[in-house]
Amino acid sequence: MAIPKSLLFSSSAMEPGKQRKLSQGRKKINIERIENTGNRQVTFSKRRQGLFKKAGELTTLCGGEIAVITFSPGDKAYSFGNPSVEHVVDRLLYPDNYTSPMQLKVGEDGLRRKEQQELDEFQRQLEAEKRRTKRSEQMKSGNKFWWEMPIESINNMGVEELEKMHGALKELKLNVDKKSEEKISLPDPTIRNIDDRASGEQSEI
Amino acid sequence: MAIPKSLLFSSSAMEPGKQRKLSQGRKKINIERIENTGNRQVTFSKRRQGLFKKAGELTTLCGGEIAVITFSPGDKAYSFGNPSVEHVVDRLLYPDNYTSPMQLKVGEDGLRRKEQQELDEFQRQLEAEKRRTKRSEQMKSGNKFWWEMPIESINNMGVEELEKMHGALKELKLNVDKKSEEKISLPDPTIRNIDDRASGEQSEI
DNA sequence: GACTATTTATAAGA
DNA sequence: CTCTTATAAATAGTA
Repeated sequence: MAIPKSLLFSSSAMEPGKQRKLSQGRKKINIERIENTGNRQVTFSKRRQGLFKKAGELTTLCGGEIAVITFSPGDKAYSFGNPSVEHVVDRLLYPDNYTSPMQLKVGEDGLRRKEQQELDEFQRQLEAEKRRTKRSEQMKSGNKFWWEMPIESINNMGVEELEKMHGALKELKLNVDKKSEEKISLPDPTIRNIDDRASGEQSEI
Repeated sequence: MAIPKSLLFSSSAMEPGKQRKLSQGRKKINIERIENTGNRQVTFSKRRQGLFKKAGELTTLCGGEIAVITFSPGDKAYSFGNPSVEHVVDRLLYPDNYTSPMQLKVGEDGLRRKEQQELDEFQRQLEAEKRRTKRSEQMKSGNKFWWEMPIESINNMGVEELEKMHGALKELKLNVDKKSEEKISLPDPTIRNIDDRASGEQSEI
């Protein structure tokens, strides 16, 4: 694999007097945590760039879609996506949206398809993840929006309030779908077309 | 960069009689779509493996977290994650869960922080994505669960039904959080700890 | 899956 | 960050 050192001295045939060997070149490193902080961050930057480049090459060469999401050692988010991170994550979360309707029928035995079960499993994990890391309760001071109200308070709402809530929900296009999962969209769900940029860096290291 | 060919004949010092140069070795390729289908799939496999390996090395060397999600030219999903795809996607979707509460205060001017706005933007895009690819309406035959009901029908529910819905919501721990976004969990949200496997291949090409 | 010549990525240093 | 250099690692084409 490595070229024997004895063969590499051809460079010594360069003009004499010039200092050669300005660096020792790349050294082999073991794949284990880099303890030096500066070095670790430099390596993260370089390798993240390389990784994103490879990800882009993969889709250019082969088609398909890809999303790479990473949090640096300094906890900053970086992402790369083709056609976009949103698209790929959406496809992972809601595969039915990207599956032929013909394939979606529930079997006569009432059992759901394997893919559906896998989706459920993924979402269960996301739920578990969220529950495990929840710090939601103690974080916010006052409720500013109706969707921040605890469920209990819905019970106390009058018909008029419920009407308003209904209207808001409708406006927000809330519609829990067949996948047992849905999100509540934002108050001003400005639709923005996903542009064709392939990568978005969200911050520095 | 390349070692001059003249230096590489050391291998010819091997046992004579053995045929050398069994292949011409790697050729340079342009980064453009590979038209040959078989070749394209082989390249996808090789490069996906390489990419996942690099992703793993990045976290091992530098710490941090990563998720790589890709759909092959044959539309099969592959993913790699450390500590897990779910964790990283969750963190992207709900950064507040991973942010120190101290940092979460809304400024006195009422403006939300940059990070919050970026989150909103990401979720808007996810929403747009979902709307754009919606095939939900025509896909399902009969509504089997209450959460599949159109919003309109909530208006027609009696108090008793609303009570039931409330209880169900509560049981499901539905609690729209301060990020203007939430999910409705599954009927049987079995909590499964995320194991320490770093990659999961979900299917073949 | 394996091989190997070659290209590409990158660790260290300036 | 950027640039260079020497070297390690990935991989295109092949059998």
